[in-house]
Amino acid sequence: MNISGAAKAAGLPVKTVRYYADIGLVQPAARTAAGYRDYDEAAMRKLSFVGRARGFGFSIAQCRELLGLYQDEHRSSAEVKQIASARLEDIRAKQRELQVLHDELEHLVGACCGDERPDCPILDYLS
Amino acid sequence: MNISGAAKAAGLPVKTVRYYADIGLVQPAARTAAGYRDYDEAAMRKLSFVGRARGFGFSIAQCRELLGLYQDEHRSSAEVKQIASARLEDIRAKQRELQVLHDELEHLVGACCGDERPDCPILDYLS
DNA sequence: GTAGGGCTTCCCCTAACTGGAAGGTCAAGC
DNA sequence: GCTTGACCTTCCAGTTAGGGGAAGCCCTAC
Repeated sequence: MNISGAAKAAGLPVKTVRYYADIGLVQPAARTAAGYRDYDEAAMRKLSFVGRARGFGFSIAQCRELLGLYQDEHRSSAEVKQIASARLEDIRAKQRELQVLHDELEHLVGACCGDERPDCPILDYLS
Repeated sequence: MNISGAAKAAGLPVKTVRYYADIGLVQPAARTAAGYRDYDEAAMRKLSFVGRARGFGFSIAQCRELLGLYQDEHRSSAEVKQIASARLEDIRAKQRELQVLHDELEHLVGACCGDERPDCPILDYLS
């Protein structure tokens, strides 16, 4: 399978697939005589795996670890769980942060008349 | 006031203050004979303003707009409110996205034993 | 044989800084 | 007057995870 077929199957842009090959995250199985990247079943499974992991917001480094565990018969689920838990904690931290911002900003927006006059509690708060 | 004084007063890293000057967001009032950036009261107020706006997650472009409105006597609060509302909607969109990820990932992490064995519902889900 | 699309590498661009190197400046201490 | 250390300057490179586009090779269809 050439790169566009692999990309389509994984639901990723071609540029992204090429990038993953460049950084050694998911290498094509081979190159054709003309130098085209050639993806086999296993490579395409890895691409889809990474695509889904990225969808969860795992960093490229975490995807690399997860992919390593995915291919490691002797892995422990504890290792996987630790990475996923770290990501989950990141998400929760971000949620807490956003909640604070949301509440403050919602309050300010609600307090601003939004009319022709220059008086604005939002600017007052920022200054 | 030199750059480190201005940075400290605004609660920003020196590098950031220099960056803001480079991109023309907050210029120092003058340069000393030796070429040092010199911040006056007004410049330091702008720095603090931008620092707070960035704290809300407004982009540099939005900060530039807000700063312009802040200094514009003939502004309408509607203009400010529109920028703030856009940011608020961004925050809400991000929150919705994170909530979905959180719930899915929490479910997966909860389903993973996290022991010595290789079996892992997280990897199963990603593959 | 030629037109079109797809593939390759290569380089620059994004946001908002951060780190570091090389060199000028300033204030304190001897 | 000189040194030392902290500060300042500019400039360059790197960060994340790719995106855009150019120049050039390749493959297939007509």
